[in-house]
Amino acid sequence: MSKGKIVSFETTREVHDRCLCFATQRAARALARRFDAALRPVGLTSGQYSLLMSLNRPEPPSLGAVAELLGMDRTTLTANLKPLLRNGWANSAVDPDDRRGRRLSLTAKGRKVLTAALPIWRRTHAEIDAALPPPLAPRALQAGLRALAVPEGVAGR
Amino acid sequence: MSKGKIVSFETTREVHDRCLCFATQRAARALARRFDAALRPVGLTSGQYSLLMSLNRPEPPSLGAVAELLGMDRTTLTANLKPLLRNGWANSAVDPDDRRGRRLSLTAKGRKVLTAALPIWRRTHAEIDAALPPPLAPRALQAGLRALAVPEGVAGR
DNA sequence: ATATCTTACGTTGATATCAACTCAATATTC
DNA sequence: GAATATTGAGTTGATATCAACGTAAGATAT
Repeated sequence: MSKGKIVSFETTREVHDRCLCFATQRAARALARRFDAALRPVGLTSGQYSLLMSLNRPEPPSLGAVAELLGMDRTTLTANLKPLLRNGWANSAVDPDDRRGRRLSLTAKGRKVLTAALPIWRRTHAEIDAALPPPLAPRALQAGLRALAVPEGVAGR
Repeated sequence: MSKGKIVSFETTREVHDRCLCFATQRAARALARRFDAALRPVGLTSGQYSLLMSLNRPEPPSLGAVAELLGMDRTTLTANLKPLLRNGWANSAVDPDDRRGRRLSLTAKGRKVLTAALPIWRRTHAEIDAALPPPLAPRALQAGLRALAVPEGVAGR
């Protein structure tokens, strides 16, 4: 009771009402739980689904490129890749043109899992879209989340 | 090449453009990184800040109540609490009225850390708010995220 | 009062997340 | 061509996340 004032309960309410970081974390947890449950029948988590989906492209991407797309640390991606490689869904091969790098690709088995998961994603996501209150268009939310995901906060840089 | 069709690259683009789960996870990671960096001087992570803040209330809440408020699993909260208890920022005491339960409270030290963190939160959050493109009002985003965080998806059970 | 049920937590095991550090291959500079 | 810088990944250590399982206290039924 010497230096600074104590944070009031009013302030606590303000933080919980306004903090986009907190709101985003909470929504992220809820959505992950929901998709985890929906995708369980095909043996995927929500994160694994997103990761596998981002490997489904004409040219096998590098690890760094995928990490940037997903907005996650490279080392996190390395860790997340392990279960996919272990299950034989994805492949990681040294890039012959630049032996520092690796090229990530889906295996036939991975494509099969992804094919099985797609209708589940469509159904679950349609439910979520449909249940959003009218003024909260899914596309607007998408745009907002995209803005929040910009590296240096939001301002760009 | 017998059973199902292969997921096309077009579909992959559709998923990445529309998936609110993916967009929310990515935004959550970006915001957590940003607040983690901003709060580092006071020794808090973004999650620890939110948790400490939610303990700042007149009546010491139970563990379950806090978990529900934060939208996280009870066992996750137990884990997240450990560093706070270890640092002497929070206290967990058996509820005398119901010895199954526990009451979580801030210590004087915890209040002090929270007081130091508050102006950092205000500054960082103001930056984020200010940088959101005009049509994406922070309050609208808040509402959207709140809707997404409803347990049973969005529809409310 | 005893047996059963429910509630509030904790523990364990698997995965996710990132900062800090290290290593190896390529690129640049001199 | 040797020294330095840059780039692409992996490793380690700390925390976060949740499902599955376990435990103890309170509530209910018989």
